[in-house]
Amino acid sequence: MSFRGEEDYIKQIFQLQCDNPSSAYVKTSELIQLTGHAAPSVNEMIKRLVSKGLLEYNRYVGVRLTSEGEHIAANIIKKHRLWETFLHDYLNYKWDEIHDEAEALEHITSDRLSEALYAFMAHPKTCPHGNPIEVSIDDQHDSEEILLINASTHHAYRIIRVKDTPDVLEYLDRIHLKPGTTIRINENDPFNEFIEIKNDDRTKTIGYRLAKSIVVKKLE
Amino acid sequence: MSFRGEEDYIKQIFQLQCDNPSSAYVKTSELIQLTGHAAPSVNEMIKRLVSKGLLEYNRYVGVRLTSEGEHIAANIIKKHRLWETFLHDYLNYKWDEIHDEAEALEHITSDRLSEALYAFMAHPKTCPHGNPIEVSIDDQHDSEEILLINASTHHAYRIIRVKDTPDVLEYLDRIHLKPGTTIRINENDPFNEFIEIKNDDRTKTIGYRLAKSIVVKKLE
DNA sequence: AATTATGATAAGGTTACCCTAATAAGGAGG
DNA sequence: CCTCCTTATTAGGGTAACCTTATCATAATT
Ligand SMILES: [Mn+2]
Ligand SMILES: [Mn+2]
Ligand SMILES: [Mn+2]
Ligand SMILES: [Mn+2]
Repeated sequence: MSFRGEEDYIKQIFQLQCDNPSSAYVKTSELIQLTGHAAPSVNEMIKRLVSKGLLEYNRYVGVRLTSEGEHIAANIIKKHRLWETFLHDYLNYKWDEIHDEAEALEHITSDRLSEALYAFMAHPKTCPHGNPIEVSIDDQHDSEEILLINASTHHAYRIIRVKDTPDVLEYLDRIHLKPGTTIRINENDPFNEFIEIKNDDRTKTIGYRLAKSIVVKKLE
Repeated sequence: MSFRGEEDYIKQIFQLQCDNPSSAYVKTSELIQLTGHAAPSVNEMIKRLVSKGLLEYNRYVGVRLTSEGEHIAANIIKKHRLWETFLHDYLNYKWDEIHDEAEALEHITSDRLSEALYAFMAHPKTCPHGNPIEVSIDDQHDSEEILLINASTHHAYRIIRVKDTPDVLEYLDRIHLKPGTTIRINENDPFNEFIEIKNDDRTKTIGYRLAKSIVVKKLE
């Protein structure tokens, strides 16, 4: 049986592995940071997951999901994003209000329910934040997709997905940027750490902190 | 904060109070029976709920919900039945498959989500088993509604609701009886403990065990 | 090589639920 | 009043997750 706590750890590890596919290992400190739990709690959980065969662990190096762990992670993430989509598209939730509900629903969703929801919504491709419903650790990196922070001046891009933290989402909502939106880079100023973009004939300035939360893809 | 275990106990106590409005108190033994937990577990939970002000307890007499306890119970039951309705009406679950999923979903459903679901389904009156979505301990007893076991020969009745245990539901499904169905009593034989009914021009025999799980209301 | 920073773990505590086995309290009948 | 049975409760234990505090082990810096 999988418990809520376990599943959240597995999910976080998966996300960290995806974010940084170069280094195969996720460091304990990253997990402490991301989960907000104390070091001994994280350590204890790592041992639990190792003993269940969901995790490999080398001390002072880090952890990595086993293929079973990966499978569980992808399954939960799918459930998470299905609920986000349902709440947003059918129950009129705003896109910054869906993550927390999904965070709880994902754990008590049977595979049966997951499939039924998926079919009910006619197999959506992505959640409202632009993240794919069906995930796999391998086919993660479409090399065309880059962080907005790395976009080049005078080129056009489409927003693919955005980081799903409430502050980011609320702000993006206010300035009318979302997955699918087309933008043009007027200027990328690494020294002053901002990017000036144009969309809807309006010019907007995006700081680097926010620009790291937006994934875009060059057009044509 | 309310936890899953607590909420299930509160709900069960509420149901027992409704089933038997004459005696105001629910005995510990009834709870042991219904929950399937060991006596000390039930005893411990009773004390927890008392200390939270959700329950009154007189030893060797039984327990009774406080008004706050009743309120919580009604709220969870509403969520339970909303999910049952959603699973049945929108996700094509059969009516004997919805209870267990709802049993888990009810606990992680915020009031916000509950209201959104309720509105999405256009404020249904009852769950697929015929139980009201909006519950209150007082307005429970429509005196016109009786158990099928007490129905009189040669009269017509409408099925109002049925007990939501999988075996009962599966059987009723096979013989095409559900809330809303109109039946006529050909014979009620207390000695042999069966009732012969007619619906859809077909005659069916219902044993008293099953007849206790069906609530009906006399027509005109 | 010595110091400092970081990372890992041990020890002990908490809360929500669950359990078994043993004991105590009430009520009915002799 | 005492015995028997039902019912209630105590005592003691377990697991999943969390915590704090203190003490290791290793890596990095000086
Ligand atoms: Mn999310
Ligand atoms: Mn979660
Ligand atoms: Mn039910
Ligand atoms: Mn439940």
